[in-house]
Amino acid sequence: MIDFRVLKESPKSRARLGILKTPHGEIETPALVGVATQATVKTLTSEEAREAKLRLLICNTYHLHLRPGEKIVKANGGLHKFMNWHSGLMTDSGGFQVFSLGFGRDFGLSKVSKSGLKETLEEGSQPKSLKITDDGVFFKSHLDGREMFLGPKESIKIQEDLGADIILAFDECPPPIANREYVLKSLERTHRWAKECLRVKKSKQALYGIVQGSRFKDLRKESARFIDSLGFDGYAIGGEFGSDKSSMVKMLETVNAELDSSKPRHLLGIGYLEDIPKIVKSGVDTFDCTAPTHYGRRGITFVSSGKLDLNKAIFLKDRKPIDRNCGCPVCGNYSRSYLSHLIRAKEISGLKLLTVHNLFFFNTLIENIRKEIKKGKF
RNA sequence: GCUGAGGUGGCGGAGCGGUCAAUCGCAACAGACUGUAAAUCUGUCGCCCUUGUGGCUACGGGGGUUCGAAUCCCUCCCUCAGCA
Repeated sequence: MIDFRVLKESPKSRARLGILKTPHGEIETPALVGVATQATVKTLTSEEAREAKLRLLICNTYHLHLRPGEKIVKANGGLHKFMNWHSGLMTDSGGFQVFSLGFGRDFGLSKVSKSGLKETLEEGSQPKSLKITDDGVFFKSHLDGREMFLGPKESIKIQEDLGADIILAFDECPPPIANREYVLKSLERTHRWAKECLRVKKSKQALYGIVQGSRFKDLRKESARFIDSLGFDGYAIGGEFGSDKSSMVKMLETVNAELDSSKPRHLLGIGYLEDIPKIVKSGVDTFDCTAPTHYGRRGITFVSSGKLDLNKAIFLKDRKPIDRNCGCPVCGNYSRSYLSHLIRAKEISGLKLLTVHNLFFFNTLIENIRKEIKKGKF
């Protein structure tokens, strides 16, 4: 089980400072959750993930079920032992893959709305390589094409075998091009599945319910109320919120206002550097995002003034650290010049070094936000 | 000096009479990436402009054959390999 304490609520916003106690240590919130889909933060060892100030990771049910399979993980004593990660762990339910391997793949979409997208996807539409039913989803494995069924029961069972501290209800992440009817139907399913997840869970793991509703305020509100009424240990907020950032923040405030303030709230898959202050101010406690790791592997690194693309030849002549004010081991020891060389030469150590810096940089920003909340200034 | 093989855009390398400003790869440049099918993907990449079924200059140099040449012929220059 987990225990969540709100230590301080901001007088200036909905931001809150908290402590999330898990059987594997305490996490100060607000916190970034490191994405470790395949039981690793890509390019890092678990020790390095800790050095990058991560205290909570999220692994993935769909991916780990296909490879290596939850039985292997269980035989290794569960995910914590398997990956030698002795801090907090969550597992995502596979609900995101309903989108990313379904309509996301079909239309080349990201889950976040882009302006200009049309709501063309109607209720009843099915993606090419999976089939969404009222009981769950038939996937075609992206690895070998074999059929695999994941529903609330299956997802929870797998997540129990994986053994993370926090597990998530199985949901459907609706695509940003879905029309209102599609979202409505999808939401009904997600809600039904939420109840089913609670019903079938036998373990003592904390289970978060997932709020959906896409960019429709009334549906988001309804979803938050419904999920709140079921008695989950915490909440996750999924899907997208409309094409501009201000609508995202308003939506998050709307949702958070409906949720039990004594329970933790996790925002799924959102967390660009510039988003972080806003989402914290909306009352989110934890959030995960692939940006720091993903961008790092592309040679893009974060600094106070924005981003640097170390693929660009200009950085070969730049002997400064990535960020002068960063206290990470990479900035302490390596120049932009060297890192740019590694990235351009496609040396794998470059990917690791940028991943470490990016995560450390994000986490330092959040650490500072926590200090500000503590001082009542945020 | 002889014999053989070659000289194509920043580089490597296709093309071997029209559909060629020239396949492709690399490099370069630009863009994308938010619960990770991702050490990935997309675009530009001779010069000019009013950006177009637009103009110009181009496949080592020069000359020729042809309606038409990167592609055929002559000649010169250069590179590589082998032999003197």
